[in-house]
Amino acid sequence: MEEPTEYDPRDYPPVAVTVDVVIATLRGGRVHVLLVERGEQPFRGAWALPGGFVQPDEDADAAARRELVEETGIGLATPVHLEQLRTYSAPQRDPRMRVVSVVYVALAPDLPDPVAGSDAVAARWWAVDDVTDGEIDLAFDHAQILSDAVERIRSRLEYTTLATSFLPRVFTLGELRAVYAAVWGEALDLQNFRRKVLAVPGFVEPVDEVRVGVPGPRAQLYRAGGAAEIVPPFRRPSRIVRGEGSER
Amino acid sequence: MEEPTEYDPRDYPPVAVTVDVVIATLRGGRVHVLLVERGEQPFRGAWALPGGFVQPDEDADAAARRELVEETGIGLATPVHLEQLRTYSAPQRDPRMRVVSVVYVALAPDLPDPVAGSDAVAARWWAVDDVTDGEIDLAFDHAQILSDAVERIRSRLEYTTLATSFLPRVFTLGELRAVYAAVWGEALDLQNFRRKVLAVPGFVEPVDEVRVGVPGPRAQLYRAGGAAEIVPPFRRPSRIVRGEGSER
DNA sequence: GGAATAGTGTCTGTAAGACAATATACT
DNA sequence: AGTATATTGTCTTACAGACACTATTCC
Repeated sequence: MEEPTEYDPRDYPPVAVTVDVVIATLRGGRVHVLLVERGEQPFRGAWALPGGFVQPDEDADAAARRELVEETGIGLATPVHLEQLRTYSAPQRDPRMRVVSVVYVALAPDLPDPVAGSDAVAARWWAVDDVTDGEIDLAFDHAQILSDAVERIRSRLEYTTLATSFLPRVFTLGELRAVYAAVWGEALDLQNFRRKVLAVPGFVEPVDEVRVGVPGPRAQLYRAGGAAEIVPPFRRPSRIVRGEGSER
Repeated sequence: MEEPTEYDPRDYPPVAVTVDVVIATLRGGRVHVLLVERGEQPFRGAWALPGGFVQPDEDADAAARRELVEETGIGLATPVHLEQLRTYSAPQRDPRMRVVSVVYVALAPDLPDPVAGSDAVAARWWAVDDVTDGEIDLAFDHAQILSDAVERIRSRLEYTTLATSFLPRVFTLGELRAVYAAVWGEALDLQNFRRKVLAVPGFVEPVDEVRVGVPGPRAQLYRAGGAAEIVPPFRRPSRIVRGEGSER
């Protein structure tokens, strides 16, 4: 049995692999993402997604989870949805050297304001529509990444029950509906939303509590159920373009 | 304005970035993928997905397209759907060194038998269910990758018009239905399938030809339309598990 | 003739969209 | 009182699933 040969470093192109994480949460009814202000060149003063090198002993998932914990200060036990978005690899995306970045999307309940890391001047939550409206400058190809991430989140809410990831452990159906309104930018019909959510087995499960302290009747509280998928999926109102001419 | 500083190679962990491509096609009503037999350690004699290093002047998309062309011999102009699946980065997935692989999925019409490359003993099409039934050994983590790729293809046929990517330029609705049957492992109702496909604007467009040479009436031929998405999506019969108890 | 496929058609139940009405609790 | 929200309910239309039938061409 031959031993696997070691690679000579000259055999493969020099490259660094990083992870970047789009950490999304809901604050005041709007989708926010965590951005850090760059303190060094290139793109000094611009805002960037939190990220860093993938270390030798971890895979990209672990690196992303580590960045998430470092930047937000949440405990490792906090259940935050984290999924790979895609990998960005344009040769000149970082002017310093070849950097391939594996990008993740995290969905979290409302989180406290972040503490600035050592390598960043500042870190704060930005409303995504403020960012995409060009209110701030994003470093590298992070504008494209953020755009892809938002589209991923929007589509995830169609096919999966991940809207609950934006909410605390228990929530009302009105709060769940508000998640959809925030992410899709349009409110779904109140009654139809209730009917649809309750018709999906395992989307939500009632708990023995009610919401108090807000106007209106005591709202039944729910927690996330075991189901991951919504079949058939929800329809995004803004997507009801449908080509108009369904010529028959 | 400061110049971007160069990185010292000792600042970032040594890693190689490769692409692997799951090239899928339909042969004899079954989904096939292209695999190459490894001629060297590790995994000598096992089968692997075609792949290679991402070169300094190309991004991962270009590298995947290059591998696709090299392995299949198709022209660069041939319209083959190619999309990124995800990135695999377990630290020990390649025993020789740290290798992060960006994996792509390609969907192609029936292609000729491949020519063995210089680095591979042999290359051939394998039916995916033969592979997943453990009929052959797959190198590295390619069994997991193949499984993920097949799931991606199955779900793509629900939400997108990519089934046409498995067919030549013109095709009949019966052939399109056969694509769904091959990928999903179950045939859809003939009449309902016709109705649904024709109801989606831009899924297929009739051309001024008919299919001859097969039993049955002259079948109208179609070509792929401009639409990319199917809204509302098709439902996979095998997914109609739906939790049974939709308690009301 | 037999087999396979294309094309047209019908019936029915369910789900989605639109909208109404009422009750409750905060300010 | 006014306002905001929760909850139950109705009506109508569209679509999905199931199934029937005929016609055409190859073997």
